[in-house]
Amino acid sequence: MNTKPEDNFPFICGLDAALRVIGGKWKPLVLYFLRKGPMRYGELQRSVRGVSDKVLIQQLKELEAHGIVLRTDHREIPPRVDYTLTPLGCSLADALTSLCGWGEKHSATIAAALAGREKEGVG
Amino acid sequence: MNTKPEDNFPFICGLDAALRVIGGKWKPLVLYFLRKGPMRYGELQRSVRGVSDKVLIQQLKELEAHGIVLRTDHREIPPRVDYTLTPLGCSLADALTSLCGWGEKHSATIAAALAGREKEGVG
DNA sequence: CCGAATCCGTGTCGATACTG
DNA sequence: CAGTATCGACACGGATTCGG
Repeated sequence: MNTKPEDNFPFICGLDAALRVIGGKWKPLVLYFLRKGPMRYGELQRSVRGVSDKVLIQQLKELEAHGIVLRTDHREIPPRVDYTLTPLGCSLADALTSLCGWGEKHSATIAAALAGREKEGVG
Repeated sequence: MNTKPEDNFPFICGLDAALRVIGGKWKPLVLYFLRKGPMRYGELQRSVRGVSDKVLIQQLKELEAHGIVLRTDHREIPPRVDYTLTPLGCSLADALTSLCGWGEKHSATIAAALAGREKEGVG
């Protein structure tokens, strides 16, 4: 078994390592919304529009197992579960902000490209 | 209706928009390696270890259709194809650097978490 | 919040056109 | 036969939909 950090680096690069954590289809969005503060499960599902409850829970569990989010079950009726970013998850969400800014800045271009790239002179 | 940004924003947020472009499993890695300069297809496939030729070509085509990379077929024998980042792709690759840095910084923690999180005192 | 059926993205293998 | 870039059929795993 490998115990040394050098041996525990089966990644191509830092980006590859990060992708192992946010590799899920919706994980980056979860990080993004959780960045503003703790959220209940339902709140999260409504925010990340398009995700199914099954997958959201699944990816939430993975993020929890990877030490990115913290799940708090208040054991109440009706069920009340909060999800919060750990310090590690917070730093990860912070690393996503530049990507978020890029998406905002080029949203029109991206939308045009996704639509079929018929014309790019939208500005 | 001249395609105002508000109309061309079918995204939840900027991060959502960015994910439409780098949504593929290997696209971020492609951006990362292409960031250093033009690369031939074979070079790219050897760099992004783990990706199959079929999927790499597929995602390369999508990136090209989205205006992120530029495909240059030299029409030579043997086949010679170069892939380069467009200015847009270059800015996208730049937005990924913070994520890359995060992965490098926490690579040991990530590796431990992926291994099952048995212990985190690897340092 | 979990399970079964289904669809889509991805991985594996094989095939193609042409040169050395 | 070996190498380069690309595509096709098939199978697996992840993601969505529906049902409990």
